[in-house]
Amino acid sequence: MATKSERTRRRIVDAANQLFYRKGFNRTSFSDVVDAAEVPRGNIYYYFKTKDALLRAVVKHRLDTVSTMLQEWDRQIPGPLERLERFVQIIYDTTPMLLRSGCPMGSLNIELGKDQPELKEEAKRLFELFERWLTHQFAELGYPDEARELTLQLMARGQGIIVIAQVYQDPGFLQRGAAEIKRWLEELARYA
Amino acid sequence: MATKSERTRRRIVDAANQLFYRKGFNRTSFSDVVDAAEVPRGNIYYYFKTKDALLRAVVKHRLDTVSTMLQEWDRQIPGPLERLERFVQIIYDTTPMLLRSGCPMGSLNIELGKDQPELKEEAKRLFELFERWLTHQFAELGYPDEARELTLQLMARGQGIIVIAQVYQDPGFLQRGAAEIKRWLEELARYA
DNA sequence: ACGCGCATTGGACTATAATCCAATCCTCCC
DNA sequence: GGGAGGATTGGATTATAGTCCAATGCGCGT
Repeated sequence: MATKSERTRRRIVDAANQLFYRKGFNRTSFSDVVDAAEVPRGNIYYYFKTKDALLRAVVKHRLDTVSTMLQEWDRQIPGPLERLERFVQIIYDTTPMLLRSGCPMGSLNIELGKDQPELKEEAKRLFELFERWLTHQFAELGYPDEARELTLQLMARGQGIIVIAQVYQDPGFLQRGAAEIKRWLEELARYA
Repeated sequence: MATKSERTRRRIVDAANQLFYRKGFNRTSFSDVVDAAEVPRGNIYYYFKTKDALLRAVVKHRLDTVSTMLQEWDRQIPGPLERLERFVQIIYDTTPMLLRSGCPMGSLNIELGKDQPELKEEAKRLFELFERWLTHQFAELGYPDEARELTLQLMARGQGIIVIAQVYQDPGFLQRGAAEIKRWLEELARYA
């Protein structure tokens, strides 16, 4: 089992992960994090000397989580169409969170993209992880040449409906949008 | 001509407007604003007692600007299809800005939507202004019943391609996406 | 059981940001 | 041209955030 130190570190990263998503990176303070993680004020600096370091740890944690999830999908879901649909399914599974705080990847990239280029590069890696996986699925589906473009289109559709649904607090629009994306994927599969 | 006081106020709002877009609302300080506006430290508080008040003034300013622009389009552009295409044209006209700082409306709503609900409601009004105008155009185009839904779809498409283009710093994707939206609009017009 | 060293603790310190204010300076109306 | 009130000024004040640190605690290998 994990040592106490490992568990402390993990509690900090988990708390920061949630707060960065719910409040945004820049509006989250170290005080917020230590309060949520229930570690004393100074302890966090033993693990993360700067807020940047904490952000990097959070991104790494998210990358690990997503990576595991994608491997799981590869293991459990046989066909590329079904895998792509499983990706879209996230929208249904997390609708309330998406309405409250937007896309965890998208909103982070947008926030950091404004004027924190080093951190934004870090956050971009989340998109790149999905990008590689999705591109692989589109290639398998029968579109090896257009796979990257189709991936960007799929991600753009997802980001778009999430933004609008969040602005208008409209779960219906989000889910109609997701259904529309699934139809598009099935069409692509049909005419592959 | 405008009084000196009016001009000072305007310089402050203009500076804040730019900074909120380029750096985000929460990362912009009063110091940033007074520096950019070239007014002395304390002066800004004569006009805006809080940062919230400044944000509200900036939103109002943007609403005025957009409102004037839309009236101008109504005056100069006769058909609904051409007006909708003029809307999409913004993407071409402002590509570098969009790549650098994202959509001024979208990124602001995403930032404030996380945990500043009162300010987010304010920012939402920008979407509502475009929404009303776009809905009117779609109705004129021959889709009175689906007009609102088509408007949300159009805005979602725009937001989506801007987010992805910003993440990947890819002007080509942004412009291909805009072209695709125009094709979609023309298709709608054809089968109206 | 012992003690080495990782881990913990809370408060101090510094920087930055938001806000206020008292003194002063116009501007423009009588 | 004089004064009343709006506008300007820069520094003071307070709050919040980020960072550091010296003293202490305690888990774990021997």
